Amino acid sequence: MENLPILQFEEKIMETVEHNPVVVIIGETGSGKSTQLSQILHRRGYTNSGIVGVTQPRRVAAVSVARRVSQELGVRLGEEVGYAIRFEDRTSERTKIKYLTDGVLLRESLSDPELNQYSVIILDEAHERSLNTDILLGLMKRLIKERASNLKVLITSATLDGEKVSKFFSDCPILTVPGKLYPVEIFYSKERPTSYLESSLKTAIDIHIREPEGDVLIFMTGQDDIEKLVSKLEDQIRSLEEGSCMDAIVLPLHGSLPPEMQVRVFSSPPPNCRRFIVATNIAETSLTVDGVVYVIDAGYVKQRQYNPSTGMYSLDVVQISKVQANQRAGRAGRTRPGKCYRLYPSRVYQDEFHDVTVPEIQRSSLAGSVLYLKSMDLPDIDILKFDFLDKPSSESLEDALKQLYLIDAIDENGSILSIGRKMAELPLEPSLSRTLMEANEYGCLSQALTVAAMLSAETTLLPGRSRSTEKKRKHTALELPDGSNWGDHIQLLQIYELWDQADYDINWCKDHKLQVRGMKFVRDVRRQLSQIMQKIAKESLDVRPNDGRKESQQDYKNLRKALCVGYANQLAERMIHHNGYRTLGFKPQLVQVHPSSVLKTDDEGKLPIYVVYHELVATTRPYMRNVCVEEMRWVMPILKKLEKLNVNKLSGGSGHIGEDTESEILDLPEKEITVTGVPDDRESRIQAARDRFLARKAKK
DNA sequence: GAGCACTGC
Repeated sequence: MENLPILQFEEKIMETVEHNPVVVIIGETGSGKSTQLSQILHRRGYTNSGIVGVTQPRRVAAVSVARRVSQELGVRLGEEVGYAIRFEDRTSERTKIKYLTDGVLLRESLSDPELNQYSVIILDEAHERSLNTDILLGLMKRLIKERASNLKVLITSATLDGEKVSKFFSDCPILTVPGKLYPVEIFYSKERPTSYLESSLKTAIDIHIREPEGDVLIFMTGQDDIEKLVSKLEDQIRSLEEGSCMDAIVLPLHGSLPPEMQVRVFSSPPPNCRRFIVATNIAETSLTVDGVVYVIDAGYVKQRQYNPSTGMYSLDVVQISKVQANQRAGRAGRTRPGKCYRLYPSRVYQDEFHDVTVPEIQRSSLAGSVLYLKSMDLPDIDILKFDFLDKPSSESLEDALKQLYLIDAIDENGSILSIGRKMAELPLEPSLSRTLMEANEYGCLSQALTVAAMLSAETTLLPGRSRSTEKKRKHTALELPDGSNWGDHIQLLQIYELWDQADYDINWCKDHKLQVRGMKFVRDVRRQLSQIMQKIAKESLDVRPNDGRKESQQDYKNLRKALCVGYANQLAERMIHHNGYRTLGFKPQLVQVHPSSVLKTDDEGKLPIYVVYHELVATTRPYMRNVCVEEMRWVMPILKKLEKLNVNKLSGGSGHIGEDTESEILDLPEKEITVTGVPDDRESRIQAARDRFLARKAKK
């Protein structure tokens, strides 16, 4: 600890902090900034007037750094030094240094917008530009003005974008603290390879034959490529002449690997054996593998992006940024000088790579963030003018406003409504928060809580999809409930209730091939949501899961109705002649029900006329993932509302005031559907759909 | 009848 570079800069740092409200600190890996900055400020008396809060983008980082600092100060974790992450608050009244995830700080600022308990806020790893960090940066800029005399903000960043952050904070000073990385020699390819997989393979074998001992870290974009490369590497290593080079083992490393497989990279290798670690981006920041001396970087990453004009998510392979390329290279220099092989020419790196990664705020749906900011009641409520370090597109902000309007979180002028205020308190996407609000009215809150919690964990519920587990999964899918033909939301509800009836037995999860970790997470989320709902309602609500009685069709009906209101912005109508759907929003999209859905066609081979969907994903085709069957009479008021939508008004612009200014939502009786002002084709199609709907009903 | 980079409240 004595020789951490940052300690030599203590005087300089303190002097700068003393005279400036905001300071940017560029600290490379190994500088000790995460553990030492807070201690320096503590030593210099900054904890006398409040807490020093340090945000981290990841939970594990918040916990492990807090633990380290408490050890260095010789205090018990949770007393002078503590941490706060979701589901776990280990702080006390005595806490002076508090590590927390950026999401937790954001939640805290909802109840205390001035963050008065803090004397210093350090936004650590700000260069990662998580959605939450970006919002915090904007909020800090405002806070500094309001609390100029008694709040200090420190922002740590990577070399390449320190200037930008400084400019954002009125040219605040930048301090650079060197890291403790060893030099890494960079090699470029002459050309871009036609196959990055083959090229990685060849480079890896070259290293194995020519270079001295040291592990090799290879970056791939996803599980499929990792599995292919692992098996090819194993084949080639086996075919090398006996005794021509040292032994080697090949280890895959990615997020959907079960934890016990992930930790294999942390156990030390057998002597005289080289390890090849074939990893996704997880090895870029989240996990640090010791012993790596060689890095192979093909320059690609898989990134999820949101298209605000279609409302659709896609997962694309994109070129990494210079910051990412350097982060990857740095992985070779942690224990001794290393080498990084870039499978692209230096010219491509210089001219084509972006300096920094596109921040998350520019590739996500912003409905939740906009609602959050609206609920903070900032004096200038025009959300389109909020001061972001990197502004999201106006299209994206308008999309968010439109969504919030359709689910009654804001009115037609863009002002937050009381229901929206309550929604902002829930750590959920606005659609699900709205569903909970509505479900509480219909007496099915308990079921809605379960569905919301299940959807929050959905991706972690099922184990990886490697070929060996594939068949088993199909097999057990038969044993899981089927949603009673109301769709995936109802199935998720039924799954959780069965687990509840099994007394949360982990063997039940295993028998049904559900990830224990995922199901436990659902239980935690559900508990948290229940508590928040009780707090909002200021009374005790019935939130117990169904205790084994058979759920009636009426229960499902109420829940589906609540989902219809909550997902008013995610509604689709079936085509007349086939089972394709058309989304009902501003720009209609042609989509299909995802093949993994439990929803089945009826006797005539048709799917239901109206569904709501949890998510639109563009893979081989545009799909709706997780759908729920809705009824026409619930959908009609939403269509009415869609007609009145005026984005100009929502965003506080000077748009025309619509002729139809009533904001009342008409609850139309089933037999008297009058649709006015819709284009003719829409009207006749709705008419046709309605006839079919009534005919089906009559048949029953 | 298709396919899941990584986080987080």
